[in-house]
Amino acid sequence: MSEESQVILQRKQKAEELEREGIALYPNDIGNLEKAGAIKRVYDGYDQAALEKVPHVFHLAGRIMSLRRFGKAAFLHIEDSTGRIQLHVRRDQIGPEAYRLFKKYDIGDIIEARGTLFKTKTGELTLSVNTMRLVTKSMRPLPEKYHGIKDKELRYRQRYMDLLMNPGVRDVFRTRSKIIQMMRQYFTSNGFLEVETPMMQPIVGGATAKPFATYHNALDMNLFLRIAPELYLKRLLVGGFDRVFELNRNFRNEGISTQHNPEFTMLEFYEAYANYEDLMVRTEELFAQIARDVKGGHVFTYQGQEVDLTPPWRRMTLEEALVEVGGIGREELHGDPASLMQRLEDLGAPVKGNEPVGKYWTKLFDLLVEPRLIQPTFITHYPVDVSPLARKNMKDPGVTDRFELFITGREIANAFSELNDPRDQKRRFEEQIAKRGDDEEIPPEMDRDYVRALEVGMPPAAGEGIGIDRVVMLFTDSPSIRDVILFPLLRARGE
RNA sequence: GGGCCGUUAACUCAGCUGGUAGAGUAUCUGCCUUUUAAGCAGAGAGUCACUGGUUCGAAUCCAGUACGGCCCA
Repeated sequence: MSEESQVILQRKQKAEELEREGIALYPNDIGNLEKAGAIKRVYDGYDQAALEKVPHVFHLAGRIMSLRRFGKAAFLHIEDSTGRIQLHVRRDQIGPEAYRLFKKYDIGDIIEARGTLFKTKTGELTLSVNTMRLVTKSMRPLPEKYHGIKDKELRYRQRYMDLLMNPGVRDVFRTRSKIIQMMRQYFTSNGFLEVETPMMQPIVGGATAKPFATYHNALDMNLFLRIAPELYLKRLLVGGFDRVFELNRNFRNEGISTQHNPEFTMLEFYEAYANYEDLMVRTEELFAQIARDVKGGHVFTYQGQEVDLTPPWRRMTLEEALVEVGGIGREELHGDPASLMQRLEDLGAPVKGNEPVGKYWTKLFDLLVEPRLIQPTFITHYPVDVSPLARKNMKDPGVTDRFELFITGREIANAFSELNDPRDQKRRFEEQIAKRGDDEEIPPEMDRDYVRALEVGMPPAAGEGIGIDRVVMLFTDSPSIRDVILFPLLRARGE
């Protein structure tokens, strides 16, 4: 008849019993605490005799993660943000009244304890408790202590449980934070200015993807959540900032997979008077540094595969990759597009006839080459018709000065020397608009102000976007993007 | 959007060809002052995801729906 389980009801009753006795269930006057991790670091090496000479009374707080009661005594482990430590509670030491209250404590409660250190028979550093107090009463039981919480849906929907129960999950997010910090450090120390540009944009631009639409009441204005910050960042180059970067969320209204979350984190950086080859060097430097700090070296494994990030990395043109890795003949690539269309059809990825040949190349690349690029590889010389914001190559105007970076069979970064000729840019926008697919709900629109900015004059520059979630996956050996995003998007669940 | 798989106690999972629900952990009671997946004895705990169908009888078979996972687009 109740929606709540017996266990939860029992816990709420216990809490009320404690409250009736005048015990605060949620006090907040704890004071300075020592941390389990630090205590263990210092005293783990001490033997019993040495610990007896330490007169200090330690003050700790943490969540009860395990509890073994023995009538008039008990062992429990509490966990704080730095680790677990064992507590020994004895009735003859804390007194019968305190012990009676202690019997109402449950696994999951947060408690405060003071006491001295000793070593158990098995050699575990343990706090012998003098006094203890309830700090936060837990009304819900923790999941099974040995298996933790395995159900992926529960793990993502109740991430707090996942973080609490599953070893390693907190480390993934600590590593994520560290990687982001290192990236900020790398760019700021190289003279890049961190900026914030609009996430709500009146015109969709900077990438090809479906946007989320929203609306501003007071201005009676349609807005889109950005799919990329690119066009705003390049306006800043026009404005005189030579080196800028932005590290923040993008939003794409598309499918969800182990590689895609509708909101994801992207680093974009732009550097005036540099070209895409300079950015390859930066990218190698940055990743090698992260690998050293996070992995202890350039060589490590991702999902069982060995990855070696020692610079310099392999470079291939898109054409070379299609020929050498994809096994497509050079003549076929440059011959009748019908043959490439047929190949795509055979691969189960049919294309519409109105698409440019460059699109066939990149689609074939995605299917035949990308999954095989395990070691870091820069693919360069992308066709102009799939690179609307990139500068044309001076020698071969059919391709752009652009690269994409692949590691473990996945696209990690995309970069190019920026197109800064306003006439060329305007033409490319016009072509994009003319060639738009009829199925697109939000038709591309000319960003006239961006063209105007280029007319003012943008210095020659190069820019790059790095998918942070995928970088974190790589360095934390995570198979799914949901493992590196704290609260991945899931369907709403009726309760 | 398509294919395959999953959903059983708070958690981790059994439950075969249809016969009316099980274990471990957690919880409760008793014993227990060096345990650590503590131990021993006992107890309680379920809308078998949901809706419909087949059947004398459905956790089990069928269909649909919801949510999730993996793969593909």
